This record gives sequence, C-alpha cells and structure tokens, in this order.
Amino acid sequence: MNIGEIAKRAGVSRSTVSYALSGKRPVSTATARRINEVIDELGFRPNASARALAEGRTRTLSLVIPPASSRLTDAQLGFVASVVEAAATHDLDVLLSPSGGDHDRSFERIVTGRRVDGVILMEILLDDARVARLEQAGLPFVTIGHVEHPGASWWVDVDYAALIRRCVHHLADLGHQDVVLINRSDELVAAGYGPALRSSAGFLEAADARGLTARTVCCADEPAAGLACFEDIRARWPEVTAAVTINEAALPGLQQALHRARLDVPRDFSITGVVAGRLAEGFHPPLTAADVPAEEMARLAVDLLVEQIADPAATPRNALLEPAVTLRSSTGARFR
Amino acid sequence: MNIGEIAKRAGVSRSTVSYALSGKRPVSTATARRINEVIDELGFRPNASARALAEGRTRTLSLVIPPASSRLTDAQLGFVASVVEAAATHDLDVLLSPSGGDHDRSFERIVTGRRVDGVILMEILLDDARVARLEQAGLPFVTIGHVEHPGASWWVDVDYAALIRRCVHHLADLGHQDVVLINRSDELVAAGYGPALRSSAGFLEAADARGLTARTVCCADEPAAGLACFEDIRARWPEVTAAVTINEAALPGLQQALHRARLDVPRDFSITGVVAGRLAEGFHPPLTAADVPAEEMARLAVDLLVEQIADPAATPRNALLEPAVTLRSSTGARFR
DNA sequence: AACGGTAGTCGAACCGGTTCGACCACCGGC
DNA sequence: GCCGGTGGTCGAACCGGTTCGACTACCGTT
Repeated sequence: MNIGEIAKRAGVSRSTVSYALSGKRPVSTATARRINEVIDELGFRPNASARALAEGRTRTLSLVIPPASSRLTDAQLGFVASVVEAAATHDLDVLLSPSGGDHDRSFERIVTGRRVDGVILMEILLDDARVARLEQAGLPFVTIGHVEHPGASWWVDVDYAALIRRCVHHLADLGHQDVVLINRSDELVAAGYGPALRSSAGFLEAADARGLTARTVCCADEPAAGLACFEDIRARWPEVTAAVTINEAALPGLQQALHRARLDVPRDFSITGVVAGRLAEGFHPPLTAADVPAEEMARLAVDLLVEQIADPAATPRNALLEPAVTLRSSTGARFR
Repeated sequence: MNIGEIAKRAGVSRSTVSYALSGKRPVSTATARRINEVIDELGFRPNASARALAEGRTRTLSLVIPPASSRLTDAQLGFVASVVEAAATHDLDVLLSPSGGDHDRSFERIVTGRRVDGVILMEILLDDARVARLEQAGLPFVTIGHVEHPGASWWVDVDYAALIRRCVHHLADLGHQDVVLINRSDELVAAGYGPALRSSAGFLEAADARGLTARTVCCADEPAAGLACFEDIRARWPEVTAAVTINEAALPGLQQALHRARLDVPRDFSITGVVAGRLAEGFHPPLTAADVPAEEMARLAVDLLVEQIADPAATPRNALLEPAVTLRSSTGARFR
C-alpha cells in the first residue's frame, strides 16, 4: 500500500515509481506499463502527508470564516461553497478554519504549523490583526474585502460605496426625497467593518450630491432586529419613502414590518441595496438590488491565491467588483 | 524553525524536545524550562505534515458536502459551521470536500490518500455509493441521515417520519381535514433521499390514522418553484386548508403565493413542517415547526466520529433526534 | 555491598514520499 | 575508435517529526 510495495511488485526501485507517477524524468514505456498495472491492481495513491513533507507544500488552502456564533449571512455561506468548488478545479483541498472568539488556537495552528499553502481571509476589518499575522508569517493570502490602506496586497472585494451610490441615484431618479440606509450592526461598524463603513460613506455622498435628506441606522443581523429597526424608522422619520440596505439577515424582519405597516412595495415604499441574488429573488416583491457575485469572487480569490503561491514575489493583484444593480420590482416612483 | 534547531539551541537532543512537548516521557524541569524558552522565543510549532506522517494520523476530519453545493439549504449551511466549531473543541481541523458531479476525484483523494482520520457524510441517499466506498476503505465515518438498512453503522439523524406525523396530528387536532405535504424535489425523491421519503411515509401514515384526506407534491428547492407549486395546489385542490413542508428553500415562494392569494395565515390557511429555526422565525407569521437542531447534530456527529477514530472496533452508535415542534403562529383552527 | 527500579537523556530507526547525483548502455558524429 | 550526449534506472539523502531501546546516575532496599 506504499510506494515501496509497488516498486517491489513491479521489480523496480522506489524512485522509478515516483518518476513514473510524476513524469519528471523519462521512464521506458515497458516499465511504466508494469508500474501502472500494479498501481491499478492495488488501488495505490500516494500518502498525502508524506508527499506534503517531502515537497514542502500541502496542496491545501485554508478558508478562514468568522465564528459561527456571529451568524453567517447567505452571501457568505454561498461563498464558502464556491471557494470549495473553485479550489477543486485546481486539485486543491480546502480547510475550513474558524477565527475570532476563542478560536485563535485554530488559526495559529494553521499559520505556524505549515498546514496549508495559502489562506483566504473573509470578513476582514479595516485594520485586521490576522492580516498582520499572516504577513509576518510570510504565508500567501488573499483577503475578501480590503483593509483601509491595502498597500501592495492581494484582495477581492465588492465596491460597496459605488453600488450604494448607484442605489441612491436610482431612488433619486424615481423622485424620492427622504431616504434611509439600514446598515449592519453597531458592533461591526464600531469594529471597523469595511463594507458597513464604505456603504455609509457612499450613501451620504450620493444623497448629498442629489440633495436628498439622508438618515442611517444600524441594525443587528437578525430578522427580529430588522422588524424593530423599521418600526423605529417609521416612528422617527415618517417622511422616509425608501430604504437602502446591505443587511441580508434583517430582510425577513423588514418584510414583516412592511406588511404590518400595511405598506405596499413599491407603491408606498421602495427598498433596494446590496444582497445575495438568491435572497433578493426570495423577497416579496423581488428586490431591485446589486447581487453580491459570490461565485465570481470565490473563483477570483482562489485564482489569485494560486498565482501568489506559484510566485510569492509576484506583484500583488486585486479586483474590485461592481456588479450591476438588477431591476426587479421593489422600487417605484414616489407619487405622494 | 524545526525541532532540530530547537534542540541545538537548548543543548539537547531532538527526542528530548519531542518528549518535552508531548509529555510522553519525563523531562527534568530545568531542561523543560530551557526548551520552552527557546520555543517561545522562536515561535516554534511542529510541522503538521511531518507529525501526521510519523504518528499515522492527520488530526483532520473531512466534511463531505453534497454535489450541487450552490443549492445548500439553510439548515445544511448552519450545520457546516457547527461542525467546524465542534471539531475545534477537539483540536481537529475540517477539510471541506465536494462530492458527486465531477468531484469524485476530490473524494477519492480524501479516501485513498490518507488525508483525514475520519469523514462526516451529509445528505446521503438511502443507498449511497460513498458509504460503500468508505466501508471498503476502512476509514471511520459518520453519516448525517441513515441508509435504508443501517446495520451496524455510525449515524445521526432527525426522525423526519415522527416529526411529520406530529405536524399532521397537530393539524388534525385543529380541525383540518384536507392537508398537503410539500416535499423536496422530484429528483431527490427519485434518487432515494431519506428525509423526503420518510417524511412522505410519516405524512400518509398519520393522515390515514386520523382519517384526513392527504395529498403530496414535490417541489424544486427554490422560491420560484414554491410559488408555482402552491398555486398549483390551490387550483387542483381548493379544499386544502393546511400544508406541511420540509422544503426550506421554497418557503419564500410559498409566502409570496399566500400573499397573492390573499390568504391570511393562520386564519385562512395553516402551514407547518420541519425547518431551520432561523428560517421559521423569519417567516411571516413565524412558523409553527420542528426546528432542525443543526448545532446538536454537528456536535453529536463529531463526538461519534472522534469516538470511532479512538477505537475503530467499538460497537457502532447512532442518534435519532426528535426535536420539539415549536408552536409559533402559522397554524390555527379551521373554522370554515 | 550488591541489586532493582526509575528519572532523564541520547542515538538511531522509522513514517512514505521526492529528488539529486551517479552509473550504464546505447547512439551518432568526427 | 574515441567522445559526448541522452535515455533509463538505482541508491542514498532528505523532509521533520515520533518512538523504541539502551545507557547513566541516583535512589532506597535487604
């Protein structure tokens, strides 16, 4: 069941079997055939640990996810599956590692233990300790989202500021005058979570450019919070006629609040934002929104990481995606 | 950066460093202190591949996710995160492997390449080829869901038949006479997907016991299908006053269909089933349903797997969970 | 005083691959 | 007929850990 056994049965040395498998040196067709016969017969496959030790690479990537306690949103979960798919096309395996909370041990194990060839970090903060740790360790990595001053680093992100600006312009075009941004949670904003901060900046910028009255609120990542948040908005600013959101988890609650308030979307109230396509379509009515392109981001992230692993000295590359805002049916002209 | 370097700087042999780290043989306190100083100073951590090779175990589990990974339901995704958490408490890493489709190479790599110590298989079919493959390879594994004739094997499952029966009895108690089961997709039923088949059986059984008129339909795992499916039900069987479902992905579509049909839940129509708690709460109104206990299943699965890895000869254990049906507000008495 | 047991340490073998240097046989060129 | 190059193969070293057997020093017994 190991390479020595194969060699013995094929009547050759271990190195010859290795060369027959890798093709790194020529092997006569006759020997190659004999070796392959034995391998097929015994169902041999090289031991991954031994190979990793000898080659100095593990053919494995790590995908660092936020702790499960802070619920993963739909877009994030779709991303996990997509990374696995993308890695599979490169014959790479994916190690899923939690981080944050009391999971620093797992993260350290990955980084220092040479457990993987590279890391994909998701949900990073504008100033993220894990980024510094990986840089220090000299381990190739790609971040989903970019730190405040990316310098020369590898990352993939969605241009939240630009997308939110587009949403605001869309609402302004429809005649809305009083708009609100329903952001992610206070905690995330306080921690310096890029998408939340950049969305807020883009929102205020575009509202200012179009002379709209803009309000922003934070909302915890759960349906109940969405409901409470919307009722609060109605109570404080009854003049608001449209909302922009990046808070996927709150959507069911928003839906419920709209229904309770007997507001028809889009006749009485418009809603748009940046949301996973699947969720936007599940909303009622389907949400006019920029769909977070999880698969594309995953593919890009893996490709960038593979490139970086192949040549760690290469000049860093990045990608700032700006998906189209898909017009569905949750935004309409303001007649009142 | 390797154990030899540590040994040299601490003035001892490599084996002494190893024993100081593992505690498998006594080391004098003076030497241990010196070794630990050097280790802390250099930030040393044993190379995972080398250790795996020497010990014959990788301290890694594989979580095999279903083929069309883009179609993971909420309950499944919650499960993935929970498995990672549970494994972390045992200091184990989790390798996420796709299977099915054109991903058989990934699966084979895991199984034959001694890449992991054990496997958790989710979304298995009543007669699943991967189960046979793992048995043949002699690799410890636990399945989420159980095959038709489990024999002596390790698994964790939710008792769909019993839960669906409970849902039907609940509806019968409320006076409903004509009920429908909205199942998962045709394809899954045809492929022999346990939860779908067992739900169907339990549904018919309980309806029969209570003298209800029962219909069952299959519905693809997406919102649009849920909408079409419900409108179809209304057209064919207008007398139906309650639905039971295990199709989480179709829920938003059902919601939309109920709204379009101007049916008030629960006044005009009742709906219940087996659904992730988070989704049940996101429904409007909150769904009376049996919440799939993803975290508990994950923890159990990992614990069972760890137990099996420690003693492969142990007699197999399993767990059939029957979570409570949580009364929320989507079911009501039938007055008409 | 001889003896057995244990704490503490070392060197060497081993896990299962990859890769380097060396060797031989054979070929064509001058 | 000698030389250089290439195809094909082997043995040995190496990757970085763990573990076994052996050895020494020192302890308390009888």
